[in-house]
Amino acid sequence: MELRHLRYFRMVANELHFGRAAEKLHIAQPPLSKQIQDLEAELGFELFIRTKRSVALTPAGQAFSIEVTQIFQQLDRAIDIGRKTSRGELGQISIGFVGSATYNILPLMLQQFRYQYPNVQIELHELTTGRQLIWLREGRIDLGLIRPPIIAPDLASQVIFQESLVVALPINHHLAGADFIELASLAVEPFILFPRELAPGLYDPIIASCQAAGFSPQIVQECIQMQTIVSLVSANMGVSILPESIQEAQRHGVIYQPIRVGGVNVEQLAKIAIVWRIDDNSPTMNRFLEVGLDR
Amino acid sequence: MELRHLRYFRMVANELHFGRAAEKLHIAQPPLSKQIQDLEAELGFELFIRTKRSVALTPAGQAFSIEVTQIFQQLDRAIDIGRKTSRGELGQISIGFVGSATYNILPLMLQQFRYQYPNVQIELHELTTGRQLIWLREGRIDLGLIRPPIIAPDLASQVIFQESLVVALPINHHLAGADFIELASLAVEPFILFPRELAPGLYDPIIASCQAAGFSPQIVQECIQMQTIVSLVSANMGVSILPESIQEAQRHGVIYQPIRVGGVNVEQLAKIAIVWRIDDNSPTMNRFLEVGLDR
DNA sequence: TAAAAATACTCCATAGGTATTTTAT
DNA sequence: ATAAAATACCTATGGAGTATTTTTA
Repeated sequence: MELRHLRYFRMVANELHFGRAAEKLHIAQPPLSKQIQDLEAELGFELFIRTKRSVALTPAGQAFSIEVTQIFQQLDRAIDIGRKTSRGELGQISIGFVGSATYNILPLMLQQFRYQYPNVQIELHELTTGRQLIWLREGRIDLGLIRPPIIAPDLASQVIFQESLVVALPINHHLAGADFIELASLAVEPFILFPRELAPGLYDPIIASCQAAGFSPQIVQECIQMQTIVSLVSANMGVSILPESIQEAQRHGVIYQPIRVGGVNVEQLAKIAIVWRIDDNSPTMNRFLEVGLDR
Repeated sequence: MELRHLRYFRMVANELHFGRAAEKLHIAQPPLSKQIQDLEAELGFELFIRTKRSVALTPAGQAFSIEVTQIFQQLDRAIDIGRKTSRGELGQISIGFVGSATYNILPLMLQQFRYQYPNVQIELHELTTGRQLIWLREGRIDLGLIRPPIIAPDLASQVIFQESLVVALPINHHLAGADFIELASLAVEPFILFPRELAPGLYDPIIASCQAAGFSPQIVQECIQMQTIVSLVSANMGVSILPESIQEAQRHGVIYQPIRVGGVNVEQLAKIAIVWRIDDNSPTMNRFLEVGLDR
């Protein structure tokens, strides 16, 4: 059996007239009769009652007709779903992100993508930069939002967001009232930072800035969560240096100040990059990249 | 597009290997490659990623594969429903019946039919013999259970049940204690009967029996429902002659007695026949006839 | 008698086969 | 070097056309 048989059957069932049906199908009447006969032979039951002067569906033909209609609907559906999926308009994408990305680009990116591709399922995983690279290679995520730099020949990446660092001070700190902080003035302060392995791409510029200001920061506490660092600062445990977007998460008892080294603003050191498998060209991933890189 | 394309696609999607898939399909590899290419060209999107050494489904191919599976399920379903319908195992049948048939064959027949063909929808209509013939011709019912005889060239019929007539007497009637009733002894009794047009095939034998016994019954009341006749008998309004199966509907205050005319039992005068359109050979109707006539 | 489906046959488009090439590992 | 898909080309099945017959209303 081929779809041809079903197409022909459907037309004859609609017209109840082999001649007219053949005409609408743009074929001659005899081959149409033949095909319907072949179909009936294969099915093992009669579809039509032909009385030379009139054609009628048998009860089995009627029942079959209803089901055949569904077959063609299902076929249309299959083609539609396939095409949408091929365009990236339908499917799923799994995205990893560093926690701090939730304060800056992640929400906007997701919003834009969902608006353009409402039928793509998004799966989100908060992961460190390092784990994202592992998950990417394992195929557990399709895209990562990480703290660059990374060096990996099998992965492609592009910086999509950069921001300045700020100093976080307790509100009663003696420098809290200034318009900016000369980094050297923090030389003797206790520092609260995140572990280097969590985001070396962010950690190293912070340390390098301190070195440029002539000191090595005295780290009294390491915290995995940036939120926790802010909490400890507000509790007077020390000061910290963080990406400026952390200010989005308002917190009493903490003041943020721009950083200067030798009178010059320290800018754009905190970066977020999007990473993906260089050989991955899945449609949803490409659509997300289009949205994600367009800024 | 033909089912062939979808069958081939499904096999390649399962095997992820053109050579093996071709082998299982009992065709050579090059035509298989060609057909898949044709399918992709018609669909307008790629189904497979071929890297010479390995074949993988694209996301669109995966989505399409799931939908194609459904198409074949729907096709199997269509064939199954068609075949069952052609055998009369699936479908619907509309049946007319005279009210008195509910006391004898109708319940058993329905039970037997439902047991053998549980997937056939049965529609029941209580109608007089006359209306059943009209409804049959109008196609509103497919089968009738009527009181014969009927003469109609477009309808076929067969008697499927016959029973004797009995006299219905009030319990305090002076003949109520007898083992049988000699019909002549009811010559002066008031009779309660149904209107002749309701079931002439039953009415006429009753009147003929009375004539044979030497009298014309004095009909004091006509009722459409047999139940009502029995009620009136119990209320001492008169006597009646009814099919013996009326005894199934137990009623206080009424006694039933066999009829004799000149010392001979009067038997098998109440008949029920099954009627159908002579040109109707719908499968469900034929299956019902097989069950209905098999007694 | 006429309308419409079936039959008989002919033809050619294309599904499928064979031989070979290409390509990635 | 080898496995596997693509390409090139050929064959032949069967889908579709034309002419005709059959059937019944």
